[in-house]
Amino acid sequence: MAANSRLTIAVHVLAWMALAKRRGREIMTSDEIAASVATNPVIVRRSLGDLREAGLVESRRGAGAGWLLAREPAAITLLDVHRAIGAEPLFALHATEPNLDCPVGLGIRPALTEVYAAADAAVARELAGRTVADVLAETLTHQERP
Amino acid sequence: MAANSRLTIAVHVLAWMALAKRRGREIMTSDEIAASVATNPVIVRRSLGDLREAGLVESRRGAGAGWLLAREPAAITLLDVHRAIGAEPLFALHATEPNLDCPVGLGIRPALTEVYAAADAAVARELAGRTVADVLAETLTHQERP
DNA sequence: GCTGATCGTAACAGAAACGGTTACGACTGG
DNA sequence: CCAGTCGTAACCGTTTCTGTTACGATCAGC
Repeated sequence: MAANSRLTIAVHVLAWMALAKRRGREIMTSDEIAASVATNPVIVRRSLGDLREAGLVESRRGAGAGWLLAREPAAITLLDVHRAIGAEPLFALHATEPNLDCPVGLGIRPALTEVYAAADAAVARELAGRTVADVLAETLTHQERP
Repeated sequence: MAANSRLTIAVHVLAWMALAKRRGREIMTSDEIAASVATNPVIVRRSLGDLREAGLVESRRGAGAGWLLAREPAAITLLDVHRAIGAEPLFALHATEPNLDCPVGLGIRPALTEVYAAADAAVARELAGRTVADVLAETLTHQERP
């Protein structure tokens, strides 16, 4: 499977908004944000739409519109972001139902469900320990051009 | 993104082989295994091929051929299986390179790489704590038909 | 009001991945 | 020799992902 980059995009967007806010630009348009991520503004708006539903950002419409953070960057964990963009399980069960006449086919799904839930929880704990502010700070320590 | 079911298939295959071995059937064909997983034998052979490269199973060719476990089920962790089938990172970085003229675009990839590595390691720790024998035992406790 | 900037969202497209299927040559115990 | 099985390539339909275009909805400021 190729993992998707939505968490990366969302965190990038939030980190950039956090830096801009610190520089006095509280409201940003999706075009401005897209310029940093180097993607299409619609991609950014889709991502921001998810973040807004989760209460992490707000949007303003009409003239002078744009997006702004709804919380301090230090109060947004990566787990908040992960959930906001619709976290999916790490591992999938069988694409088609296994043979229930076999004892393994019958019992393995509940057994694996437990294991996968534990793995999901481990990732959640890891993401819960970092905030957008942490990522921004770490980002600013890597400023050497390749 | 929808996660794939390869870990599920591989663990199912190994658990079934472990149970069959305990019942005296040490060598199994991909057809027999596929009947339990309820999928195509080629899917099973692809999975078993990965497991063989990792040294978890062996294959015999010719007449009376088939597959057998190369290690005791209690000596195969789910992390072994996860790595055998080609573990991929949980989260992807940007699909296209971000704007390196923006401080966030420049520094966020190394920052997120660290975070994602920590998340991968957390999953690895979780999977390392369970063996195929554990999963089989847990599977056999779930034998009520739905 | 009007206007222009921006959001919000649907529709679409190309690429890749996934599970599945068919086919067929390679191998080997009996 | 030969029947049974592995090993693997080729192909298919579906889904997902990223990206693009398009266009109506909204509204601050004039």
